[in-house]
Amino acid sequence: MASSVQYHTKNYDDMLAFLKSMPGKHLTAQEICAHFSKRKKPMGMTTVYRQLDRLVAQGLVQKYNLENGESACYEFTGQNGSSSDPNCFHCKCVNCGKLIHIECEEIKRVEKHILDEHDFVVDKARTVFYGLCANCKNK
Amino acid sequence: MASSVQYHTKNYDDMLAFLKSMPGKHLTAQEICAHFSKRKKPMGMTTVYRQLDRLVAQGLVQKYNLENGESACYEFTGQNGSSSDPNCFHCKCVNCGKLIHIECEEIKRVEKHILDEHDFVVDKARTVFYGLCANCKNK
DNA sequence: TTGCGTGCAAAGGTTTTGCATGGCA
DNA sequence: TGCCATGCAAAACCTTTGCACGCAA
Repeated sequence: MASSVQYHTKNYDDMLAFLKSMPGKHLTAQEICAHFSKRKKPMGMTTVYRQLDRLVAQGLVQKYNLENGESACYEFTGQNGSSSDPNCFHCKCVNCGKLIHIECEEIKRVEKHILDEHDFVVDKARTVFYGLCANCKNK
Repeated sequence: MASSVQYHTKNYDDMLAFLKSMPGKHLTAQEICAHFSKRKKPMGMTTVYRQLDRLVAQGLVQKYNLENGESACYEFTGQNGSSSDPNCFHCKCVNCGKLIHIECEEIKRVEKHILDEHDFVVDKARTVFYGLCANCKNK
């Protein structure tokens, strides 16, 4: 399915380069579009979405669905998808929006537990813990 | 803020009773609206959303934001908010959309671990593990 | 030349808001 | 009687799709 040839375009390069230059940042389609609107030749919203879909399909970019009604966020995650950061989960502060990467044995064990006991394969790249960060919980 | 008096209405009672009668079920605003359209006097979409907002604010109902573009889901969780289901997390299959409740000690420990070691308070109600369910992972 | 990439406009869907009316207290 | 609740329509938003034109190979 979808075996059509993909052309190599300037938009593709620029999009990938931009996302790569913002490691750990979660960008909305709008923010990305705004960035490119400062270029000589802006990138249309439609193209932004289509490029992002492609990058997600290729495993180079991760899509996060945050609060409903808000727009989805995109982040460059690596050359080869999930294998680049095998034990990394994310925590997002619902108050300030801060995103924290966590990587430790405990998390690894939970993943194994959910698989063994609940028969469910967790996709770490898609999973985000929501809550309050150190700063915000003390308010 | 929002200190206005709340009236006690039939819609409020019916909505709460309906959600209570579906424990563990995740219902969209549309499904709820459809249910009440079979009543003598249907409940408008606007009212459904407003009642749900109220119930969420009161802590009786939990709102889940799943995939973007899909509608949010609502679930009755208890008289006193999160304390009724203290160790419950959710797993959503990204393939078939199935939502699984998991509740066990292991999860409880992770929550504590993230708090102790990473200084982050996890909001279980907002957090969803994405991955593949038993059926879909064997394809 | 072929067929994917692009952009505009329009459609699709969910959720919110404005406003006049109805119902609780 | 006062004020919140309701419902209809319309708006606001994010995202997708149709279609004609542009551009890579």
